[in-house]
Amino acid sequence: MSEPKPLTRNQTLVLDTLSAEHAPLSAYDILDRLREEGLKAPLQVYRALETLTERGLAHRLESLNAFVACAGDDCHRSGVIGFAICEKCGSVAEFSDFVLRQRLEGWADRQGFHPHETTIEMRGMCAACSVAA
Amino acid sequence: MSEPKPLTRNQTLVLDTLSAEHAPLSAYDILDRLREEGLKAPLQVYRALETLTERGLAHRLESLNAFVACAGDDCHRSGVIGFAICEKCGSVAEFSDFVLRQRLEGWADRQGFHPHETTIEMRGMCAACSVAA
DNA sequence: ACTCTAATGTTATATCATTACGCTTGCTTC
DNA sequence: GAAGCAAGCGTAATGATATAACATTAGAGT
Repeated sequence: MSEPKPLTRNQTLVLDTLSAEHAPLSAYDILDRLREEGLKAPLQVYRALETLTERGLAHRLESLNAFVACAGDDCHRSGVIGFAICEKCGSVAEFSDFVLRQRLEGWADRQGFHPHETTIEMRGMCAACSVAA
Repeated sequence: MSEPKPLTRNQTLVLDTLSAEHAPLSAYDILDRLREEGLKAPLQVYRALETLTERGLAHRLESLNAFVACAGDDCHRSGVIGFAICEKCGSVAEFSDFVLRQRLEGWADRQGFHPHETTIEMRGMCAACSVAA
């Protein structure tokens, strides 16, 4: 274990943008917010996102084609993460459940399937929005 | 309960195309295969896919932005379906697990979250490809 | 200094999905 | 049967998401 590598300028800009938002952002949303910082092309954002997601500092929401900052400090440790995405307010809750993970791995083992990346996303209505409705 | 509504021509074409393939197809892949049948625009495919997925005859793989025909006859009955997608050969296995479902619903209940649509996708290497490697 | 790796900047392009609009078809309700 | 309605269809245009290709730069290690 050595020092964690510091983030580069673009990576920091992108992560800060995600952290400041309470909802998922698409790569293009992020780009728009960072034009005044000098970013010009989608690729600059996608590249930063790639690094951030690899390091567990951000997550990609497959069903939204969008990204969020990691909610906990230790996402890189927990193997499988689930997301509950509110379709009304856009809030995203992150969860990690051992039984869930075990169950998926159990199935995979029995099938001889070797999972590399797992996506669990529930879309629906969060508690606050359910009350409001 | 009345007779199940018959599929329209476009819906049938799209479903047949998906069924004939052993891997996920994007909407544009499908369109390409159906040009000689007279389909010309993406929307014709997307509209058919919308109906097919609503009726549980096809599934959308969020992490691939692609579609597959439903593997079982009863997908519309099982609430939550998981997919294991081989990144090497493209094969897709469908599974449905009661404990998994229970676990997700349990979490949702405790949070007051009302799930509407749930996505579970594992990407990795299938048994056959693992052996070959 | 040399080399290796990661990240960068830029342009162009590929891929995925929807909006808008008007027409046709098959009900069903009077 | 005419009026109204909902679902589906056809077409063109556009919007949104993502990557390819290529040249360059910055830093770490030797």
